[in-house]
Amino acid sequence: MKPKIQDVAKLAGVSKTTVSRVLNNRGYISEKTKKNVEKAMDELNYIPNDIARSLFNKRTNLIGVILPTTSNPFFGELTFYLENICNSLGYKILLCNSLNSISKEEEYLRMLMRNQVDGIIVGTHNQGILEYHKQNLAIVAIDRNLSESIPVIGSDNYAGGRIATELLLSKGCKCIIIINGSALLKSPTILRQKAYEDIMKKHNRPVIVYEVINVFDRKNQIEIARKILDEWPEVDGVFATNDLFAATFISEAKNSGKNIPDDIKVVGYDGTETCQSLMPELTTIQQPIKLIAKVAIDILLKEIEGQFSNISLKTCLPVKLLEGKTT
Amino acid sequence: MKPKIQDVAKLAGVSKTTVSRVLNNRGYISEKTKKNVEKAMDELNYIPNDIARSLFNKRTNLIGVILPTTSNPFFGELTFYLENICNSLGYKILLCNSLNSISKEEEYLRMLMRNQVDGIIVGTHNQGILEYHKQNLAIVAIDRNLSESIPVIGSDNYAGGRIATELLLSKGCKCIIIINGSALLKSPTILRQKAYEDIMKKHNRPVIVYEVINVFDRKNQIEIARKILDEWPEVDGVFATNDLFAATFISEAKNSGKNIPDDIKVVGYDGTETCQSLMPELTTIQQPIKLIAKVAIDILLKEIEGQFSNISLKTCLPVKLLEGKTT
DNA sequence: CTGAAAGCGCTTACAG
DNA sequence: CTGAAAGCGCTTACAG
Repeated sequence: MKPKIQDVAKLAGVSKTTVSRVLNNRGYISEKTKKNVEKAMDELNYIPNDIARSLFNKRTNLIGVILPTTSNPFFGELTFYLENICNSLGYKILLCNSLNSISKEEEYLRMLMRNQVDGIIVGTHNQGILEYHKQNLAIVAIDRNLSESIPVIGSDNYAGGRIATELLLSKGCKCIIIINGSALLKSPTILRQKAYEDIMKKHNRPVIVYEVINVFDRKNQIEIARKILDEWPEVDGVFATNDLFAATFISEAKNSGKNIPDDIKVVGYDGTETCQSLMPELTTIQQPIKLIAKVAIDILLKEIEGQFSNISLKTCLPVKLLEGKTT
Repeated sequence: MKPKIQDVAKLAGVSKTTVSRVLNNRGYISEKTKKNVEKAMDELNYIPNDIARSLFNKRTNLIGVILPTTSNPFFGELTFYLENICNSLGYKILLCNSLNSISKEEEYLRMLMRNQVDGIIVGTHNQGILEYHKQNLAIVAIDRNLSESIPVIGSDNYAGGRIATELLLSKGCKCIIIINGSALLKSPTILRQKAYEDIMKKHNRPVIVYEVINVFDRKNQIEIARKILDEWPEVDGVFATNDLFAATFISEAKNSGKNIPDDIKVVGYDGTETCQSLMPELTTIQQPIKLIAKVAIDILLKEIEGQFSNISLKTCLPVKLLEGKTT
């Protein structure tokens, strides 16, 4: 059996209270007693049971992270930073990949609540979450508008869309198409499209929008790419709202004999490390992933500490153009 | 305050015991009482506290996952499958990104033990883990040999290395170089290199090995790629033991005026979904990531259930050649 | 400086 | 079919 605090107490010849004090470094304790207790802990290989501590403290130091899938490089990198920063602050991550399924998201939420997480970071469209937030649960959203009262952290989607569109225009593109994720998942990323539309209208160019319904399904991405190439032989510019869409489009365009960037110029979005390794030639709008993670955690911790006053409900971080060889 | 079982009991006019029985669907209960209790739960919006349950049950349904980083597409996808399969079986994932740091790994291990995880899935070289395994903790390793007694799940590294090397030879390459991760991290993936060496020797070709020390550092990857191009102008084949190494090498080779595959043929390793999207042209050895996750969890659950007899200590799953345009 | 007691929110023998 | 009591492994007032 695992040793418990009682075993340590007995071996050290003190009470549980004293052992607990040594463990938590709280209250007055003589050096000698402390040494004795520590020796007993070592001898028994004692590991405190955080479940028991959590039950008493009503604090688990557990943070739930709900996002579509760590398979996607943007979320894979975001997860890494979230976990690493949390870890450095003494928090642990309970990971949930919802794949944007509403029923899964609700199930995950219930699971997180049962596990008494101190807070939740959401990167999905979880509507059910509202209910919990009203019950005082600390929540932040990454690039998703969930409600008026839930802080959103994201990068400047409108600026990103503007920069991408203007770049294509400045390179002389006449027929620029945007490939976006499903509009059903309404999120601030729609601003990328809004910017595209505004700029195009300003320049009296046609607005042409294609949507990938199953965002994480490569087949669907390929389908859309082919559809565009088929329906718009004159296309000479593509703004893809994530790098995977861009890559798939480029690949299909090349297959159909197009030259990138001579025939068609393409800009992606996200600019993950993975994409920089696998496709360094892609021109893209880079999001500050690490910074997004950092700010999200800062705000979440404020909420956890009960500082609801001092919280900004909207944080918009800067994006950066990475110009490669596809424009 | 959150409602607890006592509140539900009071509202339903029964004892805590009865509420608990409804919650766990255990023991005999009249339909009427059950309905009453369920109504009370609904009314109070009662959510059971799994921390308290875990304390009593000595079972948390928590599984610790320690791996280098979800930023890497292989581990990002592996994490997704691990989490998703665990979730479908009622287990939750506590995520740890160690970045291969030994001190972090030890810290994470202690954290997982304090949190009373039911088992651990390791994808790192955690030596300290041995100690815990001896103490009866359920553990499986993904492609890492940690000890005689810890089951290893992985894909057929030797076959992968053989297939890659033979492919390059069959395409007429004379000077084939392998780019591998640091040998310091000794793992079964060294078999990829062993296969390369065996085949090359069999064909009386020189064995040329380059190592990326900081596996996840793109700068280091670039450095090695340049070094190879500089030191071996006659290189006409490269076997990179992961796709990011392959991609970086290809990019540097192109920068220095080489044509892929005419001048140099390149085979990668892993074949993640992300890589198939971002770099579909890459020839690579694909690992069955989902299957690895599934088998790892199967075995871990057996250990958790105490079935140590029936467990295979070594599982070697098949790899698959994805032939693209870089060979 | 140290300890006995109560309690965190559950569950499970045991008794009825 | 239902409930009172004990206990999971901790922590913290409170008393000394």
